[in-house]
Amino acid sequence: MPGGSASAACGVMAEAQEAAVRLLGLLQSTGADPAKQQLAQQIICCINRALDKVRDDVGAGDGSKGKPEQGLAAARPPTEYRRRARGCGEARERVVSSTMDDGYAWRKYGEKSIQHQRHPRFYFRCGYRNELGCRARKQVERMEDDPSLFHTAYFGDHTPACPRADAAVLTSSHDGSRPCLPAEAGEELPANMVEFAAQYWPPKDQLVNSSSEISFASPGGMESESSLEANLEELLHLL
DNA sequence: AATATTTGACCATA
DNA sequence: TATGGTCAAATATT
Repeated sequence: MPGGSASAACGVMAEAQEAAVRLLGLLQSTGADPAKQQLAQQIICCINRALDKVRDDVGAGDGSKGKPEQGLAAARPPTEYRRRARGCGEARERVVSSTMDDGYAWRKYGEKSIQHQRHPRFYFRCGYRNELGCRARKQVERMEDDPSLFHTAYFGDHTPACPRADAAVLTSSHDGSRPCLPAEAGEELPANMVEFAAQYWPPKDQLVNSSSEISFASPGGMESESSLEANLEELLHLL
């Protein structure tokens, strides 16, 4: 059955993707030739596309979930839904802030009114999901007691290559459409970025919270996602 | 024109 | 079945 080998391929490709992302991060942090950075980005992009294809095949492997189609006009094309499970992980970090803007380029993909809550919840994903395969998402809602404050829950990590939106003011991209990476890492990064960068560059930093924000780690365990990371690290040690 | 947001439908989970 | 997370067509914005 091709399904097994396909999912194995998924794992390998995910590894390749992480490695490529690391490479891009390194190239950027050392201020390497933009052409090289672009090349790394292209590699990431290709791996992502391949990953999507393979995941499609895995998902559609056995036509198990065939929805009972009916003659009604195409209310929706026969898209393969590979939506994530509801409990796809506790929020990695929760932040209360007076602004919804955390500097990253987010793209809103949904809004939902929540039971017993006056204000709707907004759903965002990283604006670089397609380009960099970044899986970071966040949910933002106004706080009940003080609607001028926003409660933001973060899911998944940004890629080291994910630029901050406000960095675009300093370094505009050549193709104009998108902001690009801040030239140096001198300025403060959001806490989640610091955490993530620490995974990639061994010297582990202490968590630094910005002044006006209250942040607290989620109570649940967060060790589940790190297995791939561990594999990669192990691999690097062997080389 | 391309690109981002709005919005109701769709779907998985409890 | 109710709830909430995501998709994607329609719409707005650039």
